[in-house]
Amino acid sequence: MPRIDDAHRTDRKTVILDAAERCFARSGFHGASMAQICAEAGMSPGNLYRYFPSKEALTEGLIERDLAEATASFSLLGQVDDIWTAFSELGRHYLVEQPREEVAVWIETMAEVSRNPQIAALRKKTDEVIHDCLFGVLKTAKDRGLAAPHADIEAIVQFMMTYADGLLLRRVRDPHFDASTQIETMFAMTRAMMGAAPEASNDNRN
Amino acid sequence: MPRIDDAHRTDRKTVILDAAERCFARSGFHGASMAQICAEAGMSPGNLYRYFPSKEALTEGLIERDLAEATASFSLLGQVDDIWTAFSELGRHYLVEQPREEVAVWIETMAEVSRNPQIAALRKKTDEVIHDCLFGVLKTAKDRGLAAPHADIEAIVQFMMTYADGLLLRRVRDPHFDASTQIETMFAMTRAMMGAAPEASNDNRN
DNA sequence: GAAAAGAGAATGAATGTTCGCTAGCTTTTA
DNA sequence: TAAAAGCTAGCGAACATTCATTCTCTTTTC
Repeated sequence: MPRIDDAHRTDRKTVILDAAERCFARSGFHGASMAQICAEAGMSPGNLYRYFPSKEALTEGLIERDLAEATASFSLLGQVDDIWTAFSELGRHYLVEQPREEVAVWIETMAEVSRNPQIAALRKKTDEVIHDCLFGVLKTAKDRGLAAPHADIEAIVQFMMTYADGLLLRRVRDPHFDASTQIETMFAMTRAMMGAAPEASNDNRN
Repeated sequence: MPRIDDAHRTDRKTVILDAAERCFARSGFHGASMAQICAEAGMSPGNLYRYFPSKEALTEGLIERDLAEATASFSLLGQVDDIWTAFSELGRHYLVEQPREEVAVWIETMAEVSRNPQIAALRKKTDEVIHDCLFGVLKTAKDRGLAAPHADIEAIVQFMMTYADGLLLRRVRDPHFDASTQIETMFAMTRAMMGAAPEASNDNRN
């Protein structure tokens, strides 16, 4: 009896999801056809359907993978000493270095949120994960005296998330958009809202 | 010879565009079918095609209409005395009162920008119009002494446009999202960047 | 040799678009 | 001033194509 090879199955799923991501980035969730995805994955339709039962399952699988990645990345925030360095790295990863393809799929997801409840739920979960991680780390910083007592952590998190969304959107729209400097503006504002020292931390009167 | 009734033709086009907007908001550019749009417009396919030669022409027509509306709205900024009141009204109009349908189509447009050059060009034009209007009015304000000499107008415009994008995106994602208060945050930051009076406009010596 | 992995043609529904047609005008003609 | 002719607005069935999905079959693996 041939054993069920879970590792192999996971590998094949990864191949399919990667192919789907490229196709969705190129043509959108509705525009990309299963035939294209099969070709990109080097696989017949009949075989692909053994791994994902429908096109919708494929898109959900892709979004779930992004959710898992985001959860992993942002969870690291809790185990870090210097939050500004950590923020900077996260920002660079998601807003500058993340390939255009993934950003395109992200926007596609945003559009789909309005009409697909399943995807809306997944996206909500991602937002909550990010929110809670940011809130946690900023709250801890405030409790340690790294922020002014009047600093409104919730408002700061809202600002960061909203502005980051805007940056991603502008990046896709304008190929010449310089996300790097915009990120610095974003963090400068965040620090200002925290009421901490604007550049170096030379003003922490706890 | 029967006169060509331009007014009637424009009316019908409006009916079609309104119907298309509802369908696109509901199902996306690719998800909505011409049959649905025809039904929504109360019109047969054969007749609809007399006004728009293809589905793509329909989507472009819709985006062009939005461009015209934005141009009209933002051009008014130049003829106004109190820019903060004008900003506040514009923000309320576009970020709070604008119906969900139009915001949904806007996101759909953002997704389409990545793959359709025609739409990308239209969207770029809209961005330029908004940028130039904002830049113009802020530059004028600065020249009148309403902003600190070191205020970086270009950076302020970039901030406003990016943050507004983020706000729209969050509004679609979260039905309970309170855009009103977020707009105030946005303008407070803008005023801070201008280095002008923080709340009321008690310093207009023109 | 049995189960899993894979291939690829077949299927039926749905798509964007076109075509032939009619109804109701307005202009021309007799 | 009627009838004829010509135009635009509109209809809805029909078209070729494309789509997601399934079926049947072969190959590989243990």
